[in-house]
Amino acid sequence: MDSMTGTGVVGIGQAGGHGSSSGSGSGKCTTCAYRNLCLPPGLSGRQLAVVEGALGCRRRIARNSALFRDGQPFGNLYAVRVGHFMTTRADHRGEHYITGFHMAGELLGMDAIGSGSHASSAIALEDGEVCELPYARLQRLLVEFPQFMEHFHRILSQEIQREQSAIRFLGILRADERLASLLLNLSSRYAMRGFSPRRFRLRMGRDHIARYLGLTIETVSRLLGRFREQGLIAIEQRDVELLDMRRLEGIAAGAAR
Amino acid sequence: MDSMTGTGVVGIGQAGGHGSSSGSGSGKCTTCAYRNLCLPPGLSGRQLAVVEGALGCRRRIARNSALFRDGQPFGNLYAVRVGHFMTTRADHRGEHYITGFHMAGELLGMDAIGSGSHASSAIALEDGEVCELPYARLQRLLVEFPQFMEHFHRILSQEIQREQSAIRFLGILRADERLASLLLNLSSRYAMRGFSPRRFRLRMGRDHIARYLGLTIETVSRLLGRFREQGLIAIEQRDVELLDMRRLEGIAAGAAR
DNA sequence: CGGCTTATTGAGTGCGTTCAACCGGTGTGG
DNA sequence: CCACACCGGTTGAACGCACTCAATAAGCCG
Repeated sequence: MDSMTGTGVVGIGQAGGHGSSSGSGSGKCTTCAYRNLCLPPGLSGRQLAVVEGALGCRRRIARNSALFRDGQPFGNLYAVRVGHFMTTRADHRGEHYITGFHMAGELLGMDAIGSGSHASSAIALEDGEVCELPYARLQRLLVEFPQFMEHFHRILSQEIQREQSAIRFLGILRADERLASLLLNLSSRYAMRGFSPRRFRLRMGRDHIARYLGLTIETVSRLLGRFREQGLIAIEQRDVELLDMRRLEGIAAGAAR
Repeated sequence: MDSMTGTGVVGIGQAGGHGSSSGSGSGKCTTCAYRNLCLPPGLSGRQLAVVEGALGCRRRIARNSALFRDGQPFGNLYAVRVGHFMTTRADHRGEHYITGFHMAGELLGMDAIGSGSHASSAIALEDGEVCELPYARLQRLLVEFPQFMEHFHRILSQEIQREQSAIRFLGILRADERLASLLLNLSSRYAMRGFSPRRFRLRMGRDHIARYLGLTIETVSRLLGRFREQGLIAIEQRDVELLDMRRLEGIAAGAAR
């Protein structure tokens, strides 16, 4: 059920309007609402200080601009602090497809460690802020703190699982099942962050949703309309409310066969 | 172009019949044809000895039996030494879909590190042999040999990239494009291992191919027939020969639009 | 040989696409 | 101020790819 985008990691953020005001005010991990995602639990104060010193450089990203681009050399991982991002990949024709939507507390750039250059681009869906994690320094930290290393392996592994779920998703699910899954997935991820799982705003346009789900804009639009007719959701522009989560889950699981 | 299954890692094995006789005869990493895949290059003799001591336990797996199963607690990673494997995942209904085909020199089980239990099953497509890598011991080794740690991160990262490619694959490619991609992918992976990229045997049945590509058996069968009619391949049972790689690449890239 | 699994081939259906028109909101220039 | 264009989204009609259902063929093994 936690298929699609979204690490399974529990990142309990404080509630609040999920616009561009979450995340910690200071640049410190200590006070960051999402530190459970980046750091292993139970670090000592001294360890935390060392980690902060090595990793804590913030960076602002404007809406529609790129955090990194396909082909750029890999140097940093990034933890999303504020805002939403999407990752896109180009295939051999010019086409871009979307590999995931990412919200605060998630890590970006992990797919580039292996090859040394980014195979995907990360685009900000709204003005946002990330925490830059220089990979070379990170490596040194991992050697120093084995529990941190283990934590990092878990994050990488969960990313693998996440991608595998997305495969099932596009491989065997029907259009309505895909869309229902996406809505429920976003819902559960907002819930993990302390936001309402029932009402939220879609940060991406219909075209992005379509390119993520492997569908066309028209199909997405028609399905949203049908879900509304059926009383499953209320939707106005990009603001959506899940009215009947049970039935949505049924659809995602293939109830209508 | 190296979409789909297959780490981008170059694993240069010696040529030879690719039945169940490759891999090293002894249980030593030193003499293993695929050690470039599991181990970083340039380990000293002493380091190699330590690694071998910690990791070198072999295990035989009979055709159609499981190396590990969905739900089992995670304890080991496995490097394929001999034979072919497939990994399958169950979704919420009973359905199993296939997440990848794996050949000698590839690592299995990485998706389980995060959660502590396997989310997928690994099934032998023929009698095979794996090298068992106890994860706890591996962790200790990584702390001891930072270059090994870095290598391990690269492998995990490449697995993420591999899965992302598979997404594009199922998300936006047509049936013939998917099948052509699979054939070419297998081809290039055999080439990396020193086998013929033109002639090889499909280790999996049509149903497995279909479940991997997100298609039906009938469609796979029809497409193979069409490829043969068009002079792209020769196929008899599971023995396939790629007669026109150029055109196959064109199809995989969406030439026929 | 018969029984079984695996693969091929055919006919008809349906889901999602393609092509196209339309709508509402927003910005821009005359 | 309105006219116009533009962008994002909705809706309609027709097509086509891949699925479903069904029958047949080909290997494999007892």
